[in-house]
Amino acid sequence: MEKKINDNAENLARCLKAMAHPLRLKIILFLESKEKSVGEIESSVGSSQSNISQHLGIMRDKNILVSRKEGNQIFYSLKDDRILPRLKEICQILIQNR
Amino acid sequence: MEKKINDNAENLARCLKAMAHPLRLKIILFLESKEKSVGEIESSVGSSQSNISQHLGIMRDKNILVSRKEGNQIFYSLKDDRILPRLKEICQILIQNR
DNA sequence: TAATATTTATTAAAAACTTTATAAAAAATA
DNA sequence: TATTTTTTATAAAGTTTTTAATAAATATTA
Repeated sequence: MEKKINDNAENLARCLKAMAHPLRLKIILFLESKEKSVGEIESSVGSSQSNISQHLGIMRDKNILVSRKEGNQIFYSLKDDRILPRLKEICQILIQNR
Repeated sequence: MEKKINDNAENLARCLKAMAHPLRLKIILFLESKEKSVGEIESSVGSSQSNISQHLGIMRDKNILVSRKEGNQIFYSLKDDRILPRLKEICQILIQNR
């Protein structure tokens, strides 16, 4: 009971942390409309390939993104469309409250 | 245009980061129902007074919490009731997707 | 096999976190 | 009223965690 609140907090913190990073959010926003290859993400976001690959890995691990391999390249997309709108809502609420 | 996406990402990251911490989420969950004094938060969450005070300060700065002084003590509460439900939704979506 | 894409490992720098010590304000009490 | 206690905040120091950058390794595919 008490445990459950703690577990929830831990879990939620892990998930949020996976998104609470400027570069990772840029990627999420870039993927809003449709899936993109790592190369496309790289040019859009402007960081090294290796760095981006690491951030993609973090978000894949946390079930925020999924990847799909097609021939030579890998396409990433948002695993669930419902998350980004909620993030945006939260952001807007916080901005309103400023 | 390009700038705007970056700004959004930066902003959103700052907001999320202010909540993406186990202790801070525990505090948010503890405040769900009603305002609490720092002392109450301290016993509920289980960390040092100073540490909690600092986390409270972070969330106050980011407009997630508001404080109210009454005599000797300070009461904290959620600044906006709409945020926690959305956090919970995000959490549930991520858990479903596991 | 050559070219491209991705992952892994390493390391230095930056940021976040915790702890300890101190201060300030209000309340209680001698 | 002066002193002590309670409550909260702040500052500084030390620790831990993240991050970025680079290089090296591993795959994939044309």
